[in-house]
Amino acid sequence: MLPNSSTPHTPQECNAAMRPVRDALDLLGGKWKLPIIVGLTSGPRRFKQLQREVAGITAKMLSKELKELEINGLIIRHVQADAAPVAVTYTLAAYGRTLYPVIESLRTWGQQHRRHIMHPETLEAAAGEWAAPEALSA
Amino acid sequence: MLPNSSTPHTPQECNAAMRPVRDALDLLGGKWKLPIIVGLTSGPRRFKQLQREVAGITAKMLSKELKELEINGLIIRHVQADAAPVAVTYTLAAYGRTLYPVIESLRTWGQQHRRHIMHPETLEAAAGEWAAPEALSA
DNA sequence: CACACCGGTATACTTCGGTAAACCGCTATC
DNA sequence: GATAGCGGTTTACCGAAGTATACCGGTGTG
Repeated sequence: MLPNSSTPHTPQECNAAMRPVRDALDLLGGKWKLPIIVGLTSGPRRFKQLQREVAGITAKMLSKELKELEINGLIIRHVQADAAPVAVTYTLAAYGRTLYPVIESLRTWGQQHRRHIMHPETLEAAAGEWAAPEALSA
Repeated sequence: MLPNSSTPHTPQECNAAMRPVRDALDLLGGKWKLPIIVGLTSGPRRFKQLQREVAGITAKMLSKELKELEINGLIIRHVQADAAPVAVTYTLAAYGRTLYPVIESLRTWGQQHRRHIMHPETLEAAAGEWAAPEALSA
């Protein structure tokens, strides 16, 4: 349940409650952030390796997204300058793994939504739950 | 924990696992979807009423977002054609309320992320968790 | 020598999300 | 008669997000 869902909200209160949600969405939003994170769940990856794994991402996007993820502490960039062709590896940080419950939550809902779209008969039981519209404070 | 996080992934498997996540993100992404849903948690609202409450949204965006939310069964649009100036009310569907855990999950992580940004000292303990990069399959 | 892999960057382009402002018919109010 | 509210639509525009393609210096492979 959402906190205070039964108490009156001011727009200000609503926005304050929304801010962390928007923070999270800004970090995770876009087409590629989550696929990259998931790609790193099974261990460190190198740039091209990751690009092959994420399937469809361009080098430019991968580079940009990795920078942002690193800035936010979700992944770690490790450079081996000694090796012959300088090797770069990206690792999911422990902090990045704190996202698992969030991803899991999104995934569960998304799966159930697919089922819901396929079988819309369960769409009933959604009307008449609130006071009749006439009772609205105009 | 993410399912199969220890078993090898093919890119195809990864994409299949990501699809529901992207579905959810497509529905919830953007600047306004969540604020609108939250605005409807405390009861039905009329168009202008909602526009005032969401704070900053233009009529066009509100109209567009409401359409999408309705198509996805998250909200219900109710028209009273009989009333003098045709009254329209939007109600959060029962299905829309199934999003609460997801929102809550995002909110919790977002809050903790704010704290994490403020006090980055906890950033340690993130390196050296995987095999040394040399162990990578090139 | 030519070629491919590495880790990206540069440039140019298109598409999308969102903004700003005007406008519509209708009604109620002063 | 003017003004304001309702529930939007229309048009025009902007910047961010994302795509496509070429290119860079380095190395190792045939």
